[in-house]
Amino acid sequence: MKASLTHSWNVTPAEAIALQQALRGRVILADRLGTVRRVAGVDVGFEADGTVTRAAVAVLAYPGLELLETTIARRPTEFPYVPGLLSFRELPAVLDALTQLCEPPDLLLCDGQGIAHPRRFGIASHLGLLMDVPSIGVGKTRLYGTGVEPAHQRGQWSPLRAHQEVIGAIVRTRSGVKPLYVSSGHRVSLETAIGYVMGCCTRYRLPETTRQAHRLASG
DNA sequence: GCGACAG
DNA sequence: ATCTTGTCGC
Repeated sequence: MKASLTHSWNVTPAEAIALQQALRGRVILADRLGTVRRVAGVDVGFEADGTVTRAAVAVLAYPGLELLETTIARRPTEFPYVPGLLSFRELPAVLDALTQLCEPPDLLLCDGQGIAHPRRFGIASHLGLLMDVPSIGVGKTRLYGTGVEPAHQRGQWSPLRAHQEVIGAIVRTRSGVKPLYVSSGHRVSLETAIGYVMGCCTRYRLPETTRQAHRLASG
């Protein structure tokens, strides 16, 4: 039987860090996914001067990328933005939006990092673990780790490292445009993650999943 | 002690 | 994240 992973969101920053340390060992970095037919993009926006968090999910068909389903959820914002603790601010609303889906997705693409995080437990890892769904972190900027710029051609990438370990990849999703920071969230290897991110990127820097979710979260 | 710091 | 017009480059 699968152990329950639910926990309280009513925590202090110090307690949040302790929770990340307690859960990080459960993250699976090997490929444990089936056929991917439904890819979900997740994004968050804020309303009413930041007092309300709005989460949006856009499910696209894979590999065709047709829009299949969308959900939106609103919750009072209860946790501040603290680098390294983003999931405690955004996931409560995201979970509400995800549970509204008619059918669970086969893969999640999150705004923000997976294991490319100081405690290897970014928002994508946290969400993938809680939902028990394969997940990938897709950040627009770097949070943790070092790496060189990949060649300027679409599809080129370079490793993102921390303490001699490869924790992610700096990926050129579009020629001549600023690269993205991709990392395993849960149940997806880095190589597989890069493949799905590229598979979701057509003519823009960001994956279509993220673009659709962003349109809903802040439109 | 001084920077860095997802969204 | 969010506040916001024009502007440089392909």
